[in-house]
Amino acid sequence: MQFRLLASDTQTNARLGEIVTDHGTIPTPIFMPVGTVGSVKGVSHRELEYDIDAKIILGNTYHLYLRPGLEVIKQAGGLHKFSSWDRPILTDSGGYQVFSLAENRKLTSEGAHFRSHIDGSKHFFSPENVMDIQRTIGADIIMAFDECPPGDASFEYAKKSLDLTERWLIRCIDRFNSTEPLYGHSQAMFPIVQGCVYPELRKRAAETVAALNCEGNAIGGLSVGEPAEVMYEMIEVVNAILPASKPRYLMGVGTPENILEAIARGVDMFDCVMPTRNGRNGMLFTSEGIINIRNKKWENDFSPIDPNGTTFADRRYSKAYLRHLFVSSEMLGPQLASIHNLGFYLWLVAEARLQIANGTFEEWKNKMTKRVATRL
RNA sequence: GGGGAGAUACCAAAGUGGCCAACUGGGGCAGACUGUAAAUCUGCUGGCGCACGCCUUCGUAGGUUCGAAUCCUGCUCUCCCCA
Repeated sequence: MQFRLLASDTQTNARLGEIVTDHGTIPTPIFMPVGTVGSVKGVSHRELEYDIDAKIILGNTYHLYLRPGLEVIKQAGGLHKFSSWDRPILTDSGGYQVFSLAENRKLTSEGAHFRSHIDGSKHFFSPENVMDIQRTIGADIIMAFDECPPGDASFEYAKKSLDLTERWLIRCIDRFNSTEPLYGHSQAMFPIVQGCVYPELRKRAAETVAALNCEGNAIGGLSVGEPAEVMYEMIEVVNAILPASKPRYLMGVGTPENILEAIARGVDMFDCVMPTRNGRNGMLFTSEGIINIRNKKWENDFSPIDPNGTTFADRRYSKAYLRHLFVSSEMLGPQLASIHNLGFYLWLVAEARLQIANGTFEEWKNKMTKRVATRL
């Protein structure tokens, strides 16, 4: 993997770049649709490629390890072949599941003991086997195994958690460096900066990560309950330390507004379940604002879902029709909403790139952050 | 013509003297969702104030009772069975 920094905004810390992988080049800033189990829920690969033009998608180590399991993925020749996706893939390490499945796991310095959410069976994740699993899945970019503490964690807990994450990180790197990719394409491993909402911890974590000189770096443990302003402050603290020559990935973020604010602070990569999950639940993100398509006000609105939208769904179908699909519990509704939202997110970052290249990013961003957060 | 059953809020359907402004489901209306245990979850759904409360509801008109959706009488309507 290679990162090229093509331009830096003069008024903000926004950057324009590209990540070159063996499965293709990813322009940055970029949004990466989440396909946890090897599927972006409700959206076909054809739509991801031709309508949404996703440059890279995510998979999840924890979910794929449990099902279909490593044997099937290995036999298939890796996740790219198994899922018939020839563009880049990034896998999350399962660190987030340490957080979101907290009732079903026990942490030790060795790793995390889990119970499967599927059948209750017992499993163990360590920094080493998570690296091995991600070798087997075969994503272009893989993530270090970390602990993601909740947004309201105390300083004591946050510090202890960061200690653990940093010890795990060293082991991740050792294992990653002593193993080889399995399918003939190269893999990069990104470490993750933790530290909750405590600037001194974030600073220390960023310094640790920066010194490791990995191919890219991630910021985790944000948008887990803390106010957005605090998140922005943490991004500033961390990005002042992370090397400018490496891509910066803000994990799990976020709303269109969050993404624009983070781009302005020097973040290059994003992923979030919002466009798909909220889309399935009837929430549309558009360049004019946020729509709850189930609301009665759209009942007779026969205008396109999003006249400025980039996908076939946006101009072909009306709001009234999409509302009807949701109200009728037709599966096409959540599918179209997901396609629209992902199309919008990809449009948003593409437009941000354009504005950075034109030197007009800040003005555009200030206008857009207000608009995209408006409730229509 | 004879016999039987029933009328409860938008719909369906509980409730058969006080714990009933009325279970529950549907429908409707709104909200939540940020490295996906989510095509999921939550709230509201007689009126007014919208906390406490007050007012008007259980086909309809009367009656019994301290008190009625619940008991009695008349009326209206609906459904089922037999001719």
